[in-house]
Amino acid sequence: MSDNLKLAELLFPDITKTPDDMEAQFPPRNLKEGARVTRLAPSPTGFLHFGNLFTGTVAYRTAKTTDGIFYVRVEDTDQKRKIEGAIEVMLGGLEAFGVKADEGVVGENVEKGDYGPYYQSQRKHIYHVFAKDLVSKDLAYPCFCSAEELDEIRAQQENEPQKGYWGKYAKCRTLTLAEIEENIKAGKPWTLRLKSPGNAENKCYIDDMIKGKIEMPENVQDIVLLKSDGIPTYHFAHAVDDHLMRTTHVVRGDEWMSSCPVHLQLFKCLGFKVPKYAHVAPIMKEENGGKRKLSKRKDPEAAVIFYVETGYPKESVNEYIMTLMNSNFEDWRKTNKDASIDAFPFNLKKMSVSGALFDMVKLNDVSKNVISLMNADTVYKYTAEWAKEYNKEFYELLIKDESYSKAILNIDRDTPKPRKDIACWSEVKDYVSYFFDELFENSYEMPENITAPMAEEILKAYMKVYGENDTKDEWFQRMKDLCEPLGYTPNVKEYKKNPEQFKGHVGDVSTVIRVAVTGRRNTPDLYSIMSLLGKEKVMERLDLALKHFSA
RNA sequence: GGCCCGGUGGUCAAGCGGUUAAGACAUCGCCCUUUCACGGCGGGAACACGGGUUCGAUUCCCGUCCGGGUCACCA
Repeated sequence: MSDNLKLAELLFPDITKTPDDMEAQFPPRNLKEGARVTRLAPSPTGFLHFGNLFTGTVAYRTAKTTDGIFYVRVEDTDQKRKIEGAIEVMLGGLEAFGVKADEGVVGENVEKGDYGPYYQSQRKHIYHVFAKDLVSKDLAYPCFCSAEELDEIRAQQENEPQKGYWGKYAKCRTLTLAEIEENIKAGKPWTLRLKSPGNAENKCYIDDMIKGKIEMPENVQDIVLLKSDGIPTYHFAHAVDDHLMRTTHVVRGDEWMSSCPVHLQLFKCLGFKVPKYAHVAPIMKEENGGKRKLSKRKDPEAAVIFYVETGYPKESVNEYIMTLMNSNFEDWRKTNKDASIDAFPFNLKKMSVSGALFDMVKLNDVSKNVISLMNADTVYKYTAEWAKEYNKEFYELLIKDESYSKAILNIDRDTPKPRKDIACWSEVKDYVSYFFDELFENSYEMPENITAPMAEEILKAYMKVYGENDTKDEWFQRMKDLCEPLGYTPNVKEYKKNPEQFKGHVGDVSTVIRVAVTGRRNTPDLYSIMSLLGKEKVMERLDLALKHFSA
């Protein structure tokens, strides 16, 4: 038996399976031509970053547009980071915005699919099969260096452009079998390192789906494959998992770009076919003129839960993400107003190479459009669902009289040019507040050109003529009829021509009524509002206003 | 510092050798209008800089500057 084989047995005595067994156990998938298999591989930190959602959406769309498979694999190889309940939080956030796994981890400790387990912490034996194989092929070796020794090496390398564990710095690379046996017998902890066959003089090439063709020096680092607890590092797990799970397209953040040479080499050493890569740029945030990544600590919008709590519809967030993913999405949307987002021909190659600034204003605009297209029933349903969770008091008010609430939400909605003033459900309360006595407040703030006596005069006159069963035309006619006797003109154009001849125009008259009834200067159609409120409430508010202005 | 990547209006971005340098958001003006919103029309506003290559560069090459990423027994 060669030394390599002996070493492999020494290091992994319990491993009897071979890479071929693994290949047989996880055969290539039987999918139609061109179907892409993608994945999202979050660490279970319990915090779902907007970037995760973004990258996840890219992976998800990539699979969906090709009738492929999208799966979730949990990268829980760092035991220090593990947090209870994290999976539920992350999966929940993903699903809330339409990223649903076909396969893999689909719930806390719930897995689906034939390529599992999908928790990396449960795949130790699989990694060890390949680790053993690498050792037997003289492509990996145990390293007994302690953290202190590693620090020492780093200290020596101050003027060395190529840092790290490589070449002459890789002390354990040249250990003899006897020395290794001795160390193991002495119970020294070890990591397994790659015996990198690379040469920094050589180039390696990556053809990234998003970034394009890139050239980098070959990897020379003897990177750690297995940590001293036997759990793989990201690099090793990535190679083994994505190969065995038959991932065709690795979609991940572009912070991984620089480790591509390592990954390419690893795939080669393991005899795996290299998958396609798509490195997506991070979403940025503006900060005093500069850009930085959306920060978990500083930016509330970095957390996906923020959108749930604020009440952005799933559709809005999806649409916004789409505009960031493929800039032709908005054009497509314009001509396909009612089409499902699934019908959009998403294209990885149209992704932006550099990170886009997160734009809340744009999100709001997108969301207003989305919501404006919903009917009142839908808006009601979503608002109620949101309020039930995040604003109980408002929820009670909203459901007290469902048809009343729906009627409110239907004002100016069921028209060819619907209003666009709701961007998220948490805004609805304020939008409808004056319809509920419990929320109604009035500070009677009039435009500057309307004095209290003027308001008083208009209110008095209006109260005499208000008709509760008027049609809209009749209602407005009354408003106009009020004008002339009081020195206003019903004709806005006329007023503009000779402003000095009038106290104001019909707009001013209706503003007085509007403020009295709603407490606001700007509202949707006043007639609709007053009809919904009903005579009793209207008169009550007019009366209150009159008292205010005559005081 | 080494290695990568990027730099088109305030933002997202098309264009990739010859364009009046699209479009969207934001902003401003006008029109519509009982307010606001919607809608319509219009305005301001950009190829980081310096060298090449070329008849011609936003587009290609080099350099500078500026941003970003990465150099762990983290992912």
